[in-house]
Formats: sequence, C-alpha cells, structure tokens
Amino acid sequence: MLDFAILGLLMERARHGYELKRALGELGFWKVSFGSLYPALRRLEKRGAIEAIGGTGRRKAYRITDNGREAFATLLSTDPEASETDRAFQIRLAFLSHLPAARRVQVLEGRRAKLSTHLRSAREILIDARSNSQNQDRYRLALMEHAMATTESDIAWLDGLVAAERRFASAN
Amino acid sequence: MLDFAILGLLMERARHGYELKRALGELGFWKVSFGSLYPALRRLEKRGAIEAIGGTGRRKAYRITDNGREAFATLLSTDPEASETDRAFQIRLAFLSHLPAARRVQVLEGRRAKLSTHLRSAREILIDARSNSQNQDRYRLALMEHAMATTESDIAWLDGLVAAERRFASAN
DNA sequence: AGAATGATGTATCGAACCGATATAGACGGA
DNA sequence: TCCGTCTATATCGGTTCGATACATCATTCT
Repeated sequence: MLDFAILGLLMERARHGYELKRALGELGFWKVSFGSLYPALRRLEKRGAIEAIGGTGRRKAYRITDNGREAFATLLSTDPEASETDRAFQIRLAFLSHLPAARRVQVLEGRRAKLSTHLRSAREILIDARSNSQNQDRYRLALMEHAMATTESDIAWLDGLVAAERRFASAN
Repeated sequence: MLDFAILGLLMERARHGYELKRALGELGFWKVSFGSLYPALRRLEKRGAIEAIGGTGRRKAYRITDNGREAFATLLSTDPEASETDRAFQIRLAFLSHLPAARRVQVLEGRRAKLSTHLRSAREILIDARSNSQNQDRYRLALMEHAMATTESDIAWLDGLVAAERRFASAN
C-alpha cells in the first residue's frame, strides 16, 4: 500500500525521498519511517515503476514511468479486499479522485458496509461486557464506547461524502 | 507493547494463545495476528515472564510469573514516550486502572497535550493546503478535515475521563 | 457407525514496516 | 572559521502482518 501511495504522489510530479515522506505525513497523518520508504523506492525502481532523475545536490528525485502509471491504475481500480486496513483506506481516499464518480461511490459504500458490520459486532461485545460483572473495568468500557462513537462518526462522514457525490452528479 | 498487553491480560487469569488473541481483539479492536502473538509468547516465556501450564487438550495455557508481574508493573508506571502510537495508548488505557488515580490523570493529560499539539500542526497544514490552489483535491481536504474532527472528539473524550476522575476523587 | 464439515487451536514463513542510528552536505549565525 | 541545525540518504535489528499449513475436536449428514 505504501507503493500505491508513492506512485500516486509521483503521478503529480517528481519528488525525492524526503519530500515523499513529508507529503505522506500530511495526507492522513501517517508518519512513514525511512526504513519503510527507502526500501520501497528501491523496490519500485527495481521493477521499473519509477526511475531516478538527478535532483539538486545530493537529492535523488524519482519520476514515475509508463510502467508505474499502469501499475497505479491497476491498484486504483482493483476493488478493496475485506481485510483492508484503516490506513489503506485513507490512502485509497487520497487518490480517489482518479476514479470516475460511479466507482467512487462504490468504494465509499463498500467501506460504509464494512464499518456497519464492525459496529454491530462491537455493540454486541459491549453489551456482553456490561452484563458480565467481572468485565467492568471503567477504562475498558470507556474505550469500547469511544471506539463505537468514533465509528459512528466515520459512517456519518462517509454518508456525507456519498451525498456530495450525488449532489454533484445530479448537478450535471 | 504487545508484551505489555499480554502480561496485563494474564494478570487477571491464565489464558491460552487463541483466547489472548480474542481478548486483545475485543479491547481496542486490534486484531493481533498469530504471527505476532506466538512469537511474543515464546519471547515472554524465554525471559521468564510467563510459564506454560497444561491446558485442556491441545491448548497451552500460560500463567504470569512473579518476574512477569514485576515487568508489568515497570511497564505500567514508566511514563509514555512522546513517540507512543495510538494503539500503544489504547493498550495503556485498558490497564490504567492498575495505576493510582493521580498517575492516571497524568497519563490522560499527557495524551491530551500531545493531541493538542498534533491538532495545531494539522490545522496549519490544512490552511496551507487550502490556500495552495494546486492542492485542492476534494478528498484529501475532506480527509484532513475529518482527521481533525476526530482528534477534537478524542480530546473532548479525554477531558471527560479526567473530569470523571476528579469527580470520583472529590467524592471521597 | 463412519464420513464430511466447520470451528478451534498452535505454529511458521516471507515480506513489510518501525524506530534508532550513522553519515554527511548545506546554510546561517557567532 | 567553527558550531549547530536542518536536510537528506541509507541501513540494521527486531516486530508485526497476512497467508498458510496442519492437527484436533464437535456437529451434522448419510
């Protein structure tokens, strides 16, 4: 998924490693480590998805190749697996504009469905925990409740995004 | 941090691997993989923090040792580093009741301060992104705004927990 | 009874990722 | 000029992940 994010950023313009790290940190608040980033760049370069172009001074700027653009398109339009991480979904959203509107709505609603399922099972677990007199640690209950509230807010947010897509579509 | 969580759960009673995985998944909605869990158990056993006791059938139940209880207490009372992950904080909260009230409030307020700082820098980045006409991808802006809203809600939640602690303390 | 099915449970592998650290050039200020 | 700090690339050991293998137990079907 890091590969996908790097390719997405390089779709816009060439960047060097440090710049990619910064940009990645800004979209989604994910602080990628160098120990992930540089190996990823070498990985991508080896398979011909990106190529190094001489940057200023000791900088090594990378540019996406046609091969890489194709890989990006494939990753983008492959629909997300059930096991997709929160972070993976964030990355996906960050580049969602590259997809046509109909597919965008699909992705958003797929995520919504997943969160709904998650929420239901969380609710069951919470009810269980509350009725089980042993399991009444204040902080654990608070943690569960807050996680549920956050998920609910995520769902409402997704609904807002879908609604915005529909408004936009009908405005054509 | 996984080690800490395992020790915390074993403080209550002996459990076997599968059971630990389930319990870990329920507190904080973190699905630990077997590839993390079993090596962690072997790690802990090797350093004498836990010991295997014969479980039913093919189950291998583990019990915490005195050594492990000591390790847990140390981890618990060591104050969190600045680099602490969201997940690490969740684990910490799940066992926060083991600390005295004054220390609990310290942990909560430390976290609050960290989130506040985070929020401020996020706000700056967002303002930057909005004023930069190139950076106006709808989804990326939405992502940033939602992340900020979530952080704000997390802060409010922490304030609620601190208030509850104070209410409880003054009720003595 | 015996056979298929599915849930439970332990274990390992390769790849990815993290946090810390090493190294060094660029730039500004004392 | 020397020093400190920011920028930038790179690597190392250890942890975690996702997938998979495999064995056991319980239930259901024939």
